[in-house]
Amino acid sequence: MRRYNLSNTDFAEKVYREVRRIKKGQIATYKEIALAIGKPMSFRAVGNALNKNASKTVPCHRVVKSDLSVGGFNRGTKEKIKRLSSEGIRIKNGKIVSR
DNA sequence: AGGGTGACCCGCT
DNA sequence: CAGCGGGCCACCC
Repeated sequence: MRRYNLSNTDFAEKVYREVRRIKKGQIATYKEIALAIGKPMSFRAVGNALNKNASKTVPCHRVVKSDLSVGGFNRGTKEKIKRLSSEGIRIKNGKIVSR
């Protein structure tokens, strides 16, 4: 399957804008982002935007699932966990222990 | 215009 | 408590 650039779309822009707001050591869920951009039911597409783009100007590693499990990551789940750990976020068995 | 994909979510079994 | 199924959305061919 091919990856496409969604970074040019208005939707993705909104998503990135919100994700950039997340401060170091903090996390947000896909659903929260969707809600923040005014589309509570677009959590699916939110994950898409992050996956397709994976910009480094956006801390996509701070975005996790609603149940606080790590979720996916383009560069590998391990990397995601590493980064989160580096920011002081504790992860237990693939799940976020504390915000 | 229709079908297929994906870093998801929720409820029911 | 874990697993399955159905339902959302945006985007590409």
